Amino acid sequence: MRQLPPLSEPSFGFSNSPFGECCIAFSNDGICALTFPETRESAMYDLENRFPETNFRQNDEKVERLARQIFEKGDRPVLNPIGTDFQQSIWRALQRIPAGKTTTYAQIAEAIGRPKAVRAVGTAIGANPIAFLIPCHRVIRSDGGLGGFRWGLECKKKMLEWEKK
DNA sequence: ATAAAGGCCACCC
DNA sequence: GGGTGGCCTTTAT
Repeated sequence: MRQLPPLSEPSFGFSNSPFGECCIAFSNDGICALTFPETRESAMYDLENRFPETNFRQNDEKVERLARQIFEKGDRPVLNPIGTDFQQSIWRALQRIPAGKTTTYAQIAEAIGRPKAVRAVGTAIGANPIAFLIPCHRVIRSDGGLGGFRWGLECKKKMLEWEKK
């Protein structure tokens, strides 16, 4: 994965959220990861994997503050998702889905002008580094099925329920 | 370079 | 309901 400019002042931490404990990683350039891992170890392994060379300092206090802004106040902090052009275009498209609505993998493929790339769209959505804020949970299958979710289908369901009001 | 693996879809049975 | 073939990107050989 591409990560040319090194992150400045990289930090990470944990906090509760309406969907279980979350891990947020950020730098002066914005949030680069938001996950809902099974365990803290797996979250840190993920970070290590996505950002080798990067030394995140733990700062739970700041992350808890961030989480309150995101999940209670509904703020939208600056995002810094790192990925290929294809992935970026998809992640941008995801951010145009209004809360409380859903769309399908096929419609996203259509929206970015690559109607045949549905399969690849699914994989790119699965690679979304910033769950919830880049609302990949709002994408379901054309046949009405829920589709997949990196952090567990229960979590996806909860998010959709939560946004329904 | 190439293979294998995906959060899919349309189409068949 | 379940299985198949096609489609396209990424990652790991």
